[in-house]
Amino acid sequence: MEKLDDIDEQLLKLLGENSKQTIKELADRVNLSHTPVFERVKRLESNGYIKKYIALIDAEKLGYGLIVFCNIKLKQHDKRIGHEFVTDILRLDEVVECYNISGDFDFLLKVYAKDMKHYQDFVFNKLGSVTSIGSTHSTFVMSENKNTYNVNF
Amino acid sequence: MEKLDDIDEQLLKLLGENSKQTIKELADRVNLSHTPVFERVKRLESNGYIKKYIALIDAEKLGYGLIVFCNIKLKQHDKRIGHEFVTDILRLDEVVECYNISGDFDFLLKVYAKDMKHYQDFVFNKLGSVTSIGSTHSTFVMSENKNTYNVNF
DNA sequence: CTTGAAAAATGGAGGGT
DNA sequence: ACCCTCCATTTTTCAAG
Repeated sequence: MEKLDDIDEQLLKLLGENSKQTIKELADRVNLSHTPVFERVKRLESNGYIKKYIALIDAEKLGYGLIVFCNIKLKQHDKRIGHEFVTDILRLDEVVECYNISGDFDFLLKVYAKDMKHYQDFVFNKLGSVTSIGSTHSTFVMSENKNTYNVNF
Repeated sequence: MEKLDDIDEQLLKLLGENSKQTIKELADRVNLSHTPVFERVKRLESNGYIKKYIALIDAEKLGYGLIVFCNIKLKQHDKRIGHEFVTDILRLDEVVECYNISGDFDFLLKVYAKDMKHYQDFVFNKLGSVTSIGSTHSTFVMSENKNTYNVNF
């Protein structure tokens, strides 16, 4: 896999900010004609630099006004329990992100809930029935000050 | 602002997963013709349910193999210091997300770094020159198990 | 809502420097 | 690897049922 040049990086940045720009618009921004830009974008897609294109949905408008980071400690630390935990977690709609982390806890979840009642129900009923969990610690988000959704390279 | 019906929600889910589907493809999936689907999508865009369309870039392929959650405690807790902190943080490319949180710490940052050396340099030189910071605590991501990028409603 | 159609814009492929 | 041209597809709008 060849390295990216400056133009490729510019295209990734532009598409990472707004993927609805046309090939022609991108071409104008990087001072090329549309053909090479088209080919470069296709190459960035097929080489996996661009993973996919998505719409960003406003969670608050859908009633999901609460973001919580939920730290999880497992009961035991063998591979089977860890795998079991991840499998169970992937099923939960409230969990939008899940990381295996260093430190006092084993996993960090980012959870979207409608309100505190919903979150309480999530912890007691959904996390409560994931048997691999030892303990949890919740950190509530009061405001989101930045989210770029992509690496800033 | 009128409420969304089931079709609107389906469209948001579909576009939140893959925004490259054509209006015709979306229409087939929700069992409608292209005209109402086109109008619904436009309405979801102009009403802000769809915030924007982006390409998801593979950070690892660009050399950013390290994700760190960095907890920050401010020196003082007045409004001016908080605002000063956020302003400084917004400038840092390594910071992809920033949240004002409850608990022992004041802010949680999600940071992308190329490697540990890069992260060390980020903490010492970049965070080190943000004078509003009192203390930091880093949690390193060992693996990302889930990331939906959008609320699962 | 559906079908159908049509104009304008874009995507995508060809040949040439 | 770039540019330009051309055709196919898609977007976007509209009319009629």
